[in-house]
Amino acid sequence: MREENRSKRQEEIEAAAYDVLQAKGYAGASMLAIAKRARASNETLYNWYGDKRGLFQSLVVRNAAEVKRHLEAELDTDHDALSILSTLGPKLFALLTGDRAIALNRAAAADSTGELGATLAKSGRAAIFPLLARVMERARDDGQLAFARTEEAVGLYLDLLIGDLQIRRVIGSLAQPPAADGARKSDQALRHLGILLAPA
Amino acid sequence: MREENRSKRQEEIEAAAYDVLQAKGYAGASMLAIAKRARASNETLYNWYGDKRGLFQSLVVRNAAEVKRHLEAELDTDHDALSILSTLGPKLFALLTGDRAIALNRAAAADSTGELGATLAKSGRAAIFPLLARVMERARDDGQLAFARTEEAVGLYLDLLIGDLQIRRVIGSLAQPPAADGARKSDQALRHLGILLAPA
DNA sequence: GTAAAACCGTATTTTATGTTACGGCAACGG
DNA sequence: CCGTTGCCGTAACATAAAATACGGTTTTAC
Repeated sequence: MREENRSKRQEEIEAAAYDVLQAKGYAGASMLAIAKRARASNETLYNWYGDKRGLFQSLVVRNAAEVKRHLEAELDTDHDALSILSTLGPKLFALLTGDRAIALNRAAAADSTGELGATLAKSGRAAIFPLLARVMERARDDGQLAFARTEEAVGLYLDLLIGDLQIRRVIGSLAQPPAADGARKSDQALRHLGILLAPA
Repeated sequence: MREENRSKRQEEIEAAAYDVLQAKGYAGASMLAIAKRARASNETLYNWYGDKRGLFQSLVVRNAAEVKRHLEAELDTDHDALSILSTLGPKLFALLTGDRAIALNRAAAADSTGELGATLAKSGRAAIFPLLARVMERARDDGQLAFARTEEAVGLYLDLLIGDLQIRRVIGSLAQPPAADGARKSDQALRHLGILLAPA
């Protein structure tokens, strides 16, 4: 299969995996069901991904890379830090509470070996943390915010923006929030951050 | 079996269920393994709880009731609202990020039917929300805090106190935080809350 | 004290799925 | 144009666990 076709085929298979995962959960997402939905054979799935966890790890890695790409696009503007945050916030909100991210978190929760969770943490939170750290430090350099430890500032921002939304989504007690919610939460988080980390 | 013995036996069985759940995850927690660990027969498990989900739903409900009981004990003092929060915070932190609560959240995430998650949300968050609402409103009545919508004040407090700790615990990327962390987080949350909701 | 009910321990049935195997078809390279 | 390779679709195998059944024993009720 030519490279472009194969890449396209992988996307279709992984899209099918998301569909089945969201419908049936990790344990209920059988390889056969995924293969049938993608009109692929399970032999192909095993050849390409090794085993079930390999397939979902691939989802995790690819999704994290996409999230990171989205955010980096925002970061490379020369806007001031808080402006960046105001456009970054809603996007981050949507990415972290969206169906795909939640499905992956659910899968990681169900994987008893913890490997999926480790991958998710490493390529997810640990990957976007430095990006946010850069923004925070730029804000400090410009006198927009004041804080001693960058890590705490980033953590505070994430708490204010996302809070417990992910866990509530993961246990299925909350539907995907509309974009308006993300915009509102982002504004509120930014406002609160400005108050709590106000320069002297 | 006499009532007291039966109640004791249920506790033993449910303790065994926690053990196996924490060791093997929801999918890996077989009814037989739980029965053997409790030196019970699976027939008894099925007779008492109906099926696997019933057993874990029982865990959820009982755990939630215990959490609520702990909190209510604090609430019925005549301390001022913020003092209540300062003793309630660390306890709430420990209960929500403790091994048991996390194991239950993990089970709810793995249950594809969503029933466990619904029960967990209903008897968990929805149950403690009104308790916190009472504290918040008392704080407002006493002029310690100022806010328009109680719900938002409670949500803000929970975001500041817990944030994304639960989801990080659920995917296995974080160990149970020590009590000192809870105390620190509680102090910080209270301080931040006081700033953000400062009376005019 | 005894009969019935409840429970234990284990075997069994049933069902589901991860994984492998294979015949047939299409695409690709020379 | 043809052989090889890769993929599809389905079948088959192995395993594991949910749920049921049952003989033997303990507990309960009267």
